[in-house]
Amino acid sequence: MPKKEAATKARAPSARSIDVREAALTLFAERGYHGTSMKDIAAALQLRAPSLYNHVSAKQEILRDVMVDTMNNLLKVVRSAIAGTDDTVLQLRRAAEAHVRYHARHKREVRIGNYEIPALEQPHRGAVTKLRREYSRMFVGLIEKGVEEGVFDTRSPLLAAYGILQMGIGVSMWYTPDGPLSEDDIVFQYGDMALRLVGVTEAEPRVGRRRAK
Amino acid sequence: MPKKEAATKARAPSARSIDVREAALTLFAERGYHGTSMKDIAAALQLRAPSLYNHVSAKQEILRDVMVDTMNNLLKVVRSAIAGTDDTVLQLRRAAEAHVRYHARHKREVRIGNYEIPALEQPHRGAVTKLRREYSRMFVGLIEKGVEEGVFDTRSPLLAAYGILQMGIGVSMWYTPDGPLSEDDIVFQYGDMALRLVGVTEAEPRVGRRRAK
DNA sequence: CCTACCGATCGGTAGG
DNA sequence: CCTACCGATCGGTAGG
Repeated sequence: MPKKEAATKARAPSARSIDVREAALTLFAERGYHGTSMKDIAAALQLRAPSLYNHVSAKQEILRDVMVDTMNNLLKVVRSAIAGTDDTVLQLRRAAEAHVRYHARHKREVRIGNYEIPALEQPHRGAVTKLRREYSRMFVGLIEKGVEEGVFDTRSPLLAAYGILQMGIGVSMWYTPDGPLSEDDIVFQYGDMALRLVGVTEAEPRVGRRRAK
Repeated sequence: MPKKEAATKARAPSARSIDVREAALTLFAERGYHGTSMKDIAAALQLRAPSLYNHVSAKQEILRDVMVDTMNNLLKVVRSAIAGTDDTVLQLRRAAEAHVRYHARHKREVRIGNYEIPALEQPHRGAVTKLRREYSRMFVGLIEKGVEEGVFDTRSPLLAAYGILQMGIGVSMWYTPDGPLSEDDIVFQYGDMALRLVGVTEAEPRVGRRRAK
């Protein structure tokens, strides 16, 4: 046990602990939380199940950390995307792009985040659900703003927001880096589709260099 | 055991068997297949777990039947929607409407269908996966046809199809009959959004009476 | 439809 | 990091 770091209360991501969480991430995403046993996780690391408890305190703790961290990260990247401009059309494009890019890059995490809510015990399930509401509210609010400004046209900002979010979630189900479509292709085209959903009629000037990594 | 019906090989949906499957449907949708025990299903019917085996042969069999039937039903309703007209724009609208309506009406079934693929054992998992590919191919093919005809405009029929399908799946996650939006509202607006995704610029004449039940 | 029971597996602990 | 082991629960069967 390294003495260097202050004992930040079970907050030493001890490299080996990261391995365990990494293996769990893959298995939870593939087979589901209840479909994965601690023995499965251990086997992936060529260990016996009891050894895992040197690095994590419980199976449920792994799930909780993944879900809470993932929602916080999503909120962060989308908030920062929106903060980057004050043009509402561009804000929605960038928010949608950030959303879908995160779902392409962190497939396992978001799959768990979307599928395993019932497997997350209280009180954390409530906390995560609250973060999720906050997240979708950002998109709804953005679209409502665009409608008020007259740059968006949609009967229901709520349905449009849900549509945009759900499309992005779908990417986590089929995207693979070796597929025919690159991450940037997908991200950009989903940005287009998001704008189409709210009635932005293309032909908008391609503002900024949005090809970035 | 009723003697009336020919022994159609485990095909007597004996009323009580329907109850069991109904209870399982609700629980699998809420907690997931692995998160639901036979004891849970029995308790919902005020029975003991072993009694269930008079009506179903195994837990896995319930899952298999739900998933196979659901995919076949989806294929059927969308095929029939497409067969109803030969105008490609209208075909896509009606296919999208049928898709989303099914997802609103059969929330539990489609949630299981989308979430529990890994819990379905072979060979049925392969069969269901094949049906799913067939299903999405219908949408992709429809959009490709529209692009060739010049009535749709999209860079990637595949992404557009995935977007449309995924939006509809999302409905099964939040729709409730007592919500502010009626099933018909949602269905019609998703039809609009589907057409927007493929670049149909509104203002299309409202062909046929699409308010039907 | 039940009770009684099966072997297997679960998450987790003890103790080194 | 391991072996040995815990009580609880799993899906399912026997037998009535």
